[in-house]
Parts: sequence; structure tokens; C-alpha cells
Amino acid sequence: MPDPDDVSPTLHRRLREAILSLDLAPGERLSERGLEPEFRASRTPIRAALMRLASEGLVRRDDRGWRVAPIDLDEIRGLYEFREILETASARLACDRATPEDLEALAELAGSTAADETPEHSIDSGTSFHLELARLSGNAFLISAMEGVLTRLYRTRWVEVQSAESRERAHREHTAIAEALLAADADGAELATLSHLRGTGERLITSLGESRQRLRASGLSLG
Amino acid sequence: MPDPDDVSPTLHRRLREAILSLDLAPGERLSERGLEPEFRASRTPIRAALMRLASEGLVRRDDRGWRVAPIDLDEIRGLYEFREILETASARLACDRATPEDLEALAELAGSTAADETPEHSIDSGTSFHLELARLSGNAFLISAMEGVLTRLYRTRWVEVQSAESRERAHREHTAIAEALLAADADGAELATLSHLRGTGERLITSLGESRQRLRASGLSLG
DNA sequence: GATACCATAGTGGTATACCAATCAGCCCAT
DNA sequence: ATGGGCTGATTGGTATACCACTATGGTATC
Repeated sequence: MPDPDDVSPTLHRRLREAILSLDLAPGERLSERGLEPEFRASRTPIRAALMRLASEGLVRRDDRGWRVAPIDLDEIRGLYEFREILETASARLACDRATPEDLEALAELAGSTAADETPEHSIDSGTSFHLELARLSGNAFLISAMEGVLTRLYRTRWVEVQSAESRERAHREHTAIAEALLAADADGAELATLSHLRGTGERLITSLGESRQRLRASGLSLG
Repeated sequence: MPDPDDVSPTLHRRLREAILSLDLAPGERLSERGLEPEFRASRTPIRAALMRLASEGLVRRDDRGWRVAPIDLDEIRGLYEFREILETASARLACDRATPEDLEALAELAGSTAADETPEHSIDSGTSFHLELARLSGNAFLISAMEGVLTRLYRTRWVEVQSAESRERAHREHTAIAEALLAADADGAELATLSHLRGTGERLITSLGESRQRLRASGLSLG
């Protein structure tokens, strides 16, 4: 997912991408010195990047040392509950504040999900849709909180877009949200958002639970 | 203002307290080396503390350097809007999840506000009440977001508790929230929370606007 | 053979030296 | 008197050396 700030491949950004791409595995232990050769930097900036990543929830301090944040089912549940709060509120605020042009652009984003055939593009356009919805709320703290949520959820993306059917469903539901907003129907937009999140979240958690079983059986783990 | 983590007077905590107590003025420029003598530490830990404070919104990066986050009226407005979202949701969740004992403890906190005569204690108990309400939601992200909001708002506390009358009003409204929760009245609790925040926020912003006028007239500023 | 102890290597935490960029102030030239 | 250019001080950014602590593994002793 795009880092709103850094445009040049900063160390923070590179580490972040390594984690989000699962190149650094969830739960993996990291040592500051151990990262030096891979990322061609000295401890000080690596340490700074790790601290920043910790504040984004992608990395945690262990007893002594760091580890990539594990993918925790309870945390995902909490994130989706939190996200419901943020995103339904965003929908209401966007309904009040967004201009018709903004909403057209949002509908465009919703529409673009369908055209893409690749799961990767579906992920990105899905993320963009939800982020844009938050932006239309006009509240900087809401936006920032949504960014945090989406970042923390990003590593689970591979399960959401597995089937063409679920990509199609996301497209339908995003479109429904955008259309309710275009119709200035705040209640409808809130409801559409809520049901989209409820369904998506439930399927994600179920799917993750099953994957966890499978992985455990094969000796792997999610952290 | 209590730091949930650090119990020993860490550097981060000391810097944080210096900012929250307005000992370091809003908008004041800070230099890493310049803080060394005052805080008896070298650049590395000071830098780390500044980065952490930046992620809490108490400090910002300037073009070159750091500055204590100014007190910005628009930001306060945004914070209160965000807080409405978080806290009404907290009330609803708490209504579902909190045990009667939890709610009794919350009512106790609400009650303790009145007994205190000093503005200082009124601040602390008020903060505790709102933080406890968030805790009863049982959602870690909601709690953490509320902590962030309260931290960012903390420096404006001196205006909220100026008059005995406003302290009394806070007491009444907190009690009303706690009682609605005890009655398992989710709608009532949400409404009581909303009206408490609306009123408090509005008065705060008005008051800050006037203070800003007065300060500007006297040559000072809030950053 | 089991256990207790010690040496060692690896950890994050801190202090510090060096770097490039920048901003301010002063001096000199016009 | 004024404008231009240079110099020095100060900034954050980085690299690195040193510290205390701990966990571990091997060895020596019982």
C-alpha cells in the first residue's frame, strides 16, 4: 500500500514494504544489526525506522529485541469493529460534505475494481476506495485512523481477493455505497458500508481461521 | 496525562510532561542538542523521544528541526468531531459489554469530579472518566485512539475547568452518562455522551478563540 | 553421567564524532 | 549607503564505539 509521505524509497518505506509483502514473515524476530546488511544502512536509521513501524503496529518490541507484528485473529476482529465505527462515520460525514465531483470520483474508484482482473489490482483499488471514502469525511483524524487500520489489515489481503466471486462482490458493494452517497442518502450509505464491512470481516476471519488450521498442520504459523 | 506505559521517569515521559504542562510552549522550536543539558541526555535518546512524541502529535517536524505542536483551533475542532465518533461508539459498546461492577466504578469516577474543589483534580478525574468509558468498550483500538485524542486535547484543560459552574456541569453530565449505562439504555447513553461533548467542545472552542484574541493583543500566541 | 558455573557472543541503549545542508551575519566592493 | 558574496555556526542525518545485560553452550567438577 502506498505510503502517503515518502516518495523516495526511504529506509522506513523499504522496511515497511518488506513487512507488508510478507517478505519479512509475521512474528519473525528482527535485530537492528541483523538488518544492516540487507538494507545497507547503519543501526541508527534502522532503529528509527523500527520505532516508526512500531507506532504503525507493523513491528513490536519483544522482551529484548523486535519482531514483525504477528497476524492475530483477535486483533483483526478488533480492527474490523473499530473500522465499522470509523467508516460508517466517514460515510455520514462524506454525505454531508463531499461535492458531487468528489462522489463521482469515488464511484469511479468503485467501478474500477470490476475491470481489473488481477487480484493485485483489486486489492489496491479496494484500498483506494476505502481510503478515499475516509478522505471525503474531511476529518484529518478520521483519515489518519483509517490509514492505520488499513495498514494493519493489509497483510491479510491475499485471502480477500482469492476468488473472482469475492472481487465481484466487493465491486457491487462499493458501488452501492457510492450510489447511496450520490443520492445523498446518509442512512443508506451508512447501512451499505456497515453490511459491506460486516460481511467482508466475517469472511476474512473465518478464512483466516481455516488458513491457520492448515498452516499449523503444515508446520507454519502466522506469528 | 498519565502515561500508560512508562512508570519510571523516562526521557520520553519527562519531555511529554514538559509539553503538556506548557513548560515547553506550544509552537516553540526545539533542537535536539539544545535539549541535552535540560534533560541530561544525549542526542540519541532525545531524538527517539521526539520521534515518539511526534507520533503522538505533541511535536512536529519543521523544515529543519522540531517544534512543539501549536494549539490549532481547526485541529481542536477536528479532534472534537473525531471524539464524538469514538466516544458515542464507546458508550454503545460499553452498554453491551461492561459488567455492573465496571459501571459502578465508572459512576464512582463521575461522582468524584464533584467532590474535588481544585481545578487540577477536576481535570484528572474528568480525563479518567472518559478514558475509563473507552476502556469499557473493550476495543483496544478504540481505547488507543481515545488516549491519543485526550493527549492532544490535554493542553487546553485550563480553560475547561476555570469556573466552578463548568466543573459542576461536567459532574452532572458524566453522572447522566453513567446512569444511562447502568440502566442499560444504550440510546440514552449515546445521546448523553453526544450532548456532553457538543457542549463542552463548543464552549472550549469559543473560549479558545477569545483567549487567542486576548493573547494576540498582548503579543503572545498559542503557536 | 549430571550439574553447576563461567566464558562468550549477541541484544538493545547510549554517547559521540563526522557529514552535508542551510541560515545568519559581516565584510568588502561598488 | 547598499548590495553581493563569503564564512562560520547550527541544524538534523548517519555511522560507530562502548556499555550493561542476558541467554547459551561448553567445560570442569562432583
